[in-house]
Amino acid sequence: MGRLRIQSLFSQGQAGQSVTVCGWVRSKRESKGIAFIALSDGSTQDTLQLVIPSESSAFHELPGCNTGAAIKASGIIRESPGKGQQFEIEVSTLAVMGNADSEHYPLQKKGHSLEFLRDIGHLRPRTNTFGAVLRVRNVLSQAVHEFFQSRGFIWIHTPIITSSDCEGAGDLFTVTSLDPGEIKKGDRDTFDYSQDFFGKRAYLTVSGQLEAEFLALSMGDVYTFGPTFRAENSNTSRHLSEFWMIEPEMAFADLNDDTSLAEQFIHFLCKRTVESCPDEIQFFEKFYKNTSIRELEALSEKKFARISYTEAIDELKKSGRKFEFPVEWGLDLQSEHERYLTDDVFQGPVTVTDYPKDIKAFYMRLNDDDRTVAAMDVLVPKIGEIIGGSQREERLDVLEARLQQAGIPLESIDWYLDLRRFGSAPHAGFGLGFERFVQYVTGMSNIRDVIPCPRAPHTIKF
RNA sequence: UCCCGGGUAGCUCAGCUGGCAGAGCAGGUGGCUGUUAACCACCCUGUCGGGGGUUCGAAUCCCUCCCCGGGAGCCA
Repeated sequence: MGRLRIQSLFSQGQAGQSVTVCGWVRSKRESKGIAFIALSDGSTQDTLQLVIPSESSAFHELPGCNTGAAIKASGIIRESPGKGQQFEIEVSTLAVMGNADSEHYPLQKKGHSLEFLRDIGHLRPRTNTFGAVLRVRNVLSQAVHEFFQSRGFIWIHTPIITSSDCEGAGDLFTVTSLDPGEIKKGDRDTFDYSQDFFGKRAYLTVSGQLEAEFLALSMGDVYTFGPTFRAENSNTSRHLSEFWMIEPEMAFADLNDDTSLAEQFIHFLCKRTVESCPDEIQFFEKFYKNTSIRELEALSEKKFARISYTEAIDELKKSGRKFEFPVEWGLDLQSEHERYLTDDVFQGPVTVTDYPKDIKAFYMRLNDDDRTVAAMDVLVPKIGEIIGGSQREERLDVLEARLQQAGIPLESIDWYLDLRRFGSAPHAGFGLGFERFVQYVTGMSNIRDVIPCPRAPHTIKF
């Protein structure tokens, strides 16, 4: 159709140039002698102002140009005499491609609540909020690859359907080709899956980590970036049943290397956002006030505070604060504790390391004190845990002992132990919840608003 | 899953201790020569979430179910 994207028009267009643009009407303002249309095509935060003088034949098409209508307009780029935009189009021809009956089109030229927009998931990308979110999401996705590729990491694809259930990362979605009636309710754990498609019980992955480990122990530095599934009945503003996770895994690396990588990674992503999405961030700053360019710029450089779990407990104890949950060495940090550390003590991201072994997964490397493991969580204000990582246990005997303590049969994970039998090496990695990061950068308070089609309990319509 | 708070017009919400269902915005019509979520005037809009109960009478009180939001837990 030879259309020019609005983004290209604003970045490369010149006054006097004759162009054709297509998009969806955001608003229309008419008077007797002149009409204006704010047009959006998803390519940029700004709308394009179409100017239709009454003497133009295009003026007759205006009745069809309601909010939401898809239209095509041709005309000349002009320097705009009005405030609010550099360029506008003086329209000569206008065609309505798809009308949007204004009595029934749900999006109005006024603000809508995010809750309402969640009910019209198929139309909400047409709002400036979701357009901004999706463009930031795109830039961040690309930046993830840029970061790792520029450091020599190899992008690997770990399976979505897996048989490993021993990570203990909560409830899993079972994958089966059997008739639902064949596995009776309550029988799922004892059912004989040998007749099932894979001949074994299969799940949607909760993490690509175990597979990433064997790929790191052959390829060196690797990362995954793919969907992850959790069947937990979590109803919060920061949990999804289907989300995207980034999991780097490095051979010949320790916890220190891991925390440095995590910090550099977040720095890089913040920097890219500021560079590539200034308009979007400004928009969030103005309308939601939970983020700002200045904050992100600071985050792209600022060293993260780093404390051990033991120090964190001390910090919480001496705070004199009344917490709802007890603060005691050996108990996990609760949301309120994490929030105190990020919002009050450090006022920024904090990396907490070396947690008690009993509250962390079996694969985390046991420290010399024999009571903590080489784990690290990156906590950020408002959202909490955004990264969870560790140095992995590379010593066969220690790992076997940990598995036994956790009650995981060794033979169920024999291949994982093989990695410690043959050419074992220190290695470390972490997982970053992509949507949580998009939340963090955009300041969107609900995770369901940073993914086009959120999956959560009872939420799968779109 | 637990604890709170909600569900009233297309949207956001008011409707106090039971007594004729309202406002703003959106939409429609008309007006206006440059507007920026335009402005001005007029007009339209209802299964008060579903079911049951109390009552002469229920949006309002009680029971129950469903859904949504916030917080918590699980985690990324």
